[in-house]
Amino acid sequence: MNPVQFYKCLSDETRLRCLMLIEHEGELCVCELTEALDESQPKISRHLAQLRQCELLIDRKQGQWVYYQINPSLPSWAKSVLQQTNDANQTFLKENLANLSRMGDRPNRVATCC
Amino acid sequence: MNPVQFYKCLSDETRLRCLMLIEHEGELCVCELTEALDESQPKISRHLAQLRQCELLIDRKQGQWVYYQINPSLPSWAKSVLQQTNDANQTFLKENLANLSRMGDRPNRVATCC
DNA sequence: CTTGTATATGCGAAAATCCATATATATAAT
DNA sequence: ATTATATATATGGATTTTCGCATATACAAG
Repeated sequence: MNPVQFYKCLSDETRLRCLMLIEHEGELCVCELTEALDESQPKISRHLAQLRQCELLIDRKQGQWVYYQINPSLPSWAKSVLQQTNDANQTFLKENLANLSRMGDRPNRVATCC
Repeated sequence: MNPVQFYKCLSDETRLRCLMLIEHEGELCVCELTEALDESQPKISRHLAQLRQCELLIDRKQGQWVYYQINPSLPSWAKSVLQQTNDANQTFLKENLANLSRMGDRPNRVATCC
């Protein structure tokens, strides 16, 4: 993982909020992020695609939803950076988390295995 | 320290290398960074100015030289991110450190106090 | 098969970023 | 004072990034 490329991914507000929310929640789908950030679906989708292409995120499809999570095989320094950023900046996410919890009809997750 | 602004600072190769070299060496002046990165003086100077304006770096003037160091009053999560990035990516700096040590006539530092 | 929901992508415009070059300022040395 | 070195900044242009909008794809439900 090239550190420049890594930080380019974190340098856009939409992408950083998505990453932090996913870090916080473990897993989120596009429509949940769209609601949490109050941004257009194509905008969110495009940024997620970029994060996936750079291998910061992985996705899994479940029915009509696509869930994104932090790539577990990220180098540990990168995982640690994401964690610390998240831990120390909860107020940054305040409104996004409120939007998320206020969201009705969140998709029901099915256990990944078994 | 807004995390987006912080990561914007790290998202440019020249700026990231400067930050990491300064983190590694404790303090460096513009001409040392120019040599280490093998880039033009105005280019280095401008990026340093940006890092100073965002308060990631502080500078001190000593004679004709201007020395830059990591701002000690950065929030601890930000300091920690810089440290970890540096610790885990030494090969990224290999050539820059070689250029630096190969540099003849590096300015003599005078102790900041006493 | 048709409709509705979720997600992805193509494309041109707008905005932001980055750079090379020239030049200004400040200090040091002679 | 003149010259040399170190650093900063102004300017215009090139490149990159981001976005809005339209549209395509995929799946689910009826």
